[in-house]
Amino acid sequence: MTKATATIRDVARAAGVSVASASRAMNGHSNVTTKTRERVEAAAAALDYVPHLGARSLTMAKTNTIGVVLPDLFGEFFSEIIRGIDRVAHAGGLQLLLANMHGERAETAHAIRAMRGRVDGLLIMSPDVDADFLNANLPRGLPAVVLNGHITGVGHGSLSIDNGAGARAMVAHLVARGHRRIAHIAGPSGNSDADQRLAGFRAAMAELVGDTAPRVFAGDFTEAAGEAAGRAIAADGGIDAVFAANDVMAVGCMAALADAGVAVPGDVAVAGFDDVPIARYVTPGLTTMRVHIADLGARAFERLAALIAEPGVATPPDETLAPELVVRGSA
Amino acid sequence: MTKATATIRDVARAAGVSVASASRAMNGHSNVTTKTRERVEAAAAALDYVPHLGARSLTMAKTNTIGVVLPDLFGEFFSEIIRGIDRVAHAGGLQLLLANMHGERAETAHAIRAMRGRVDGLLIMSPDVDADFLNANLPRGLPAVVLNGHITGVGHGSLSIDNGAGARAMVAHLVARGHRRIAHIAGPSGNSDADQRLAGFRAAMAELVGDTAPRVFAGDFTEAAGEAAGRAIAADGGIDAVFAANDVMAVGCMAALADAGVAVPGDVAVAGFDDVPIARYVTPGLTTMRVHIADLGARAFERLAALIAEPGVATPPDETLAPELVVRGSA
DNA sequence: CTGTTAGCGCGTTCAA
DNA sequence: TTGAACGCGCTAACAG
Repeated sequence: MTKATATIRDVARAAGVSVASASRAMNGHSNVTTKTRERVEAAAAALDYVPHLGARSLTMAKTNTIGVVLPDLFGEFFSEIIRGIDRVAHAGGLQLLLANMHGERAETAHAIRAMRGRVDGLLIMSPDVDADFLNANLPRGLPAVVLNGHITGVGHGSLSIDNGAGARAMVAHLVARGHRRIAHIAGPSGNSDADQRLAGFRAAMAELVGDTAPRVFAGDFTEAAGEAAGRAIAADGGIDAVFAANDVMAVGCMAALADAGVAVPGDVAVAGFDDVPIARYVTPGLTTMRVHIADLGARAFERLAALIAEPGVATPPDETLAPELVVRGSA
Repeated sequence: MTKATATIRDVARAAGVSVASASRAMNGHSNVTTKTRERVEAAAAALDYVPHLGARSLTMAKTNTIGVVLPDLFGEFFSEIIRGIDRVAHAGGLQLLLANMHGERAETAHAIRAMRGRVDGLLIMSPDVDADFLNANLPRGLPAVVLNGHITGVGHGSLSIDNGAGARAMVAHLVARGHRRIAHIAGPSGNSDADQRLAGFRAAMAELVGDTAPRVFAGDFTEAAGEAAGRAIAADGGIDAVFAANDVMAVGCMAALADAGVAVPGDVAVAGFDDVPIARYVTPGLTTMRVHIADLGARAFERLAALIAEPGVATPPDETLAPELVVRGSA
């Protein structure tokens, strides 16, 4: 029979002091005799004592954990944003409780509620989340920061990528290179990044090229979608540049173009969005809009930490991160 | 002043029943009058009650959460393994508490101890972890499954990729294609996957080619490392095939080769390991050993769940997942 | 079927 | 400086 982990009471008993003294000694309070502290520490070491953080959280009404609710992201975007959040959280000694969503609205609501009592705040990225949804499902008083969404109210904040400006900058770049017959490969409808990039593309095409009905291929942010669009573009022949809503689709598109014997950027220029690490290693290097994904996560965490530290503060204005044009060989 | 979230006592009071009845009603116990249940549910809805899971965990001595300790992984390997774990955990209604390590041994120990009282079991992937380390730092009685490590003892299990067989299969493939002057780009020393792939490569080269001192480039699993090796290989001129310890380095290497005007696979064949999603979209498609990363995570979770459900069971033998050769255009 | 009591493991008043 | 008592929010055992 394996002996269960010792509790603070076992430590106190072994040290011959009260649990209160044991607690004080182990938490480094000053009002403890050196002798008492030593006895407690010796007892703790002997018993291999490990504090029960769940219990501690209950008494202190603080969990030192933040909940992260993300959609079912694929590939490097997911790992990069987690890395960014973790980098800052780790420095502050906070843990991350993760919830991956698979798109169901009710499921997201459930996940948010299920975090009550386990986290000090929430970082949420989900197309389902708007102000009403949050008010209906967020446990009262729990701070939350929404990524790529707009939210107001005390204890809430939001942060997003300036997708419109990014799309416009990319179209301007393609136009400057002499392209006019520019198509777009869209991301999944309903995803706010995807929708904003598409809208930005259309607006820029209308303004800079005078094309009010540019060609748009449906996509879902996966390589396969990019590949399908690439095949269609190769067959079409009338398009001289493609702007994909993310890098992953741009890469899939380039692969299909290469298969079809279409030269990039000679016959068709290809551009993406995000600047995932792989973008610079494909051949030719992918021209894209750089989003500092990890920084987005880190910055969101910082906003949340501020909300937790200073509850009841009024919502600061939305923060927007501007993406940056990175020109490589593909466009 | 924002009103804090209601507790079960508030619900009980509003419904005019005891907390015990409220608890029973909300948890769907059978011994409750329909009328009582309705009153409780109405009160809960009116007060917007959300249960405090931290408190519930304390009483039930069950957290419905598992801790995931991972090294500082980059790119798709990280997201894939989390996806695999989450897929199964989510189905079982479990949450994931994440800890990213940055390589310090003491830090890993701290992270493991910090999970006490917050999780029902641990999934650990770290080069620092061996049997002694785990015995010294794992809270007594906490089940744990180690990925890519070997562990024994009651309540522990391990799971790993058969890197040796994978490396051998790849060398055999390259040899069958007529290559003899084969180099390896190694992963970070100390990483068990990297070390095993390197050892497997050396053993296979000795056996199949009779080369007991094949060329090995140091690397760290990043694109940059692959790129550096690729430049060296282009300059060298005496190598006709490269086997990189992971796909990311293989892609970096291909980019450098292309820059230097070296044809792939004409002048130098390139192969990787992992089969990350991007592998099939680079040009030419990357020949690699497919590791079902998400399945590895999912399977590890299942092992852990079994350990949690049936504590005190003897350690089953290590499980090993065999990678599979995927031939594309690069080798 | 329901209410009362006890306790999960811990930090923290409040006296002594 | 120390210890006893209380409470965090919840569920389980035990009477009624």
